[in-house]
Amino acid sequence: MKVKSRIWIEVDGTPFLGNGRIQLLKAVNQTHSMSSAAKSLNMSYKKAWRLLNEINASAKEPVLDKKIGGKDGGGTHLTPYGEELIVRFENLNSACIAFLETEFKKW
Amino acid sequence: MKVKSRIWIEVDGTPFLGNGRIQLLKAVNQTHSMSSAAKSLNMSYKKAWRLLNEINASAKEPVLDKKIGGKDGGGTHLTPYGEELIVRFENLNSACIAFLETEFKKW
DNA sequence: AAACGCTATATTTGTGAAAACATAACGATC
DNA sequence: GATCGTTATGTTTTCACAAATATAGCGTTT
Repeated sequence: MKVKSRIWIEVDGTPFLGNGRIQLLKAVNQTHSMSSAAKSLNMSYKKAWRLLNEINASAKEPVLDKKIGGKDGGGTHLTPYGEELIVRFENLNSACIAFLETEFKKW
Repeated sequence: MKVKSRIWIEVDGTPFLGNGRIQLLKAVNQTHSMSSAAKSLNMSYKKAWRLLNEINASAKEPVLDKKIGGKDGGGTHLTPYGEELIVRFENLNSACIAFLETEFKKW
């Protein structure tokens, strides 16, 4: 018997960050490309593009630094704010899991 | 910007209790009938039946007291253990929400 | 100006879970 | 033994959402 949880953050009632989106941001951070990030997660480029767009639209500061065209066709980097979001989310999630496991022992 | 969460409990890796199942148990507790409970939640009887069966299969003690046939065709009641599960789950969930909201202020 | 790899987006196609439908079984009551 | 409302399941149909497909646009480099 185990307690499980999932957390996410909403902005104006629409999804902003959840586990899947965080994984995607991390992949972008490693590959410096939306398309490569999608591929590394076995996700369609279209889905990754949609998710990243939604994140960017909800964020108060830019999360992504995109370049279209150019030497290698372009590429995408995370802004410092974007990297910060990853850390914050993962910390909050870890804290939640730890809390729940402690509480669950009282069952 | 708001943090949201969902918790559930698994037994041997399969879902045991989540928010939907708790709502269903509460409805059974009020209506004393699986079919009435399903109807009150706008859920098909078949789905309610499946969920309740899964709960019963995973639980270590009986959760439901079913009667087939008889005067009014039968009916279903929660055992004291079943009622206890509702309270425990809702307490855990409330505690989780409170914890997350406190933590989220540190963002 | 051609090429390249990326972002950008519309359109079509697949798919798996949920809902709808149908029917059987049960047993106290009358 | 006929009836009734419930539990118990199999079968079929729908449908929302994901995936696949297609294509355009971009700008630096050569």
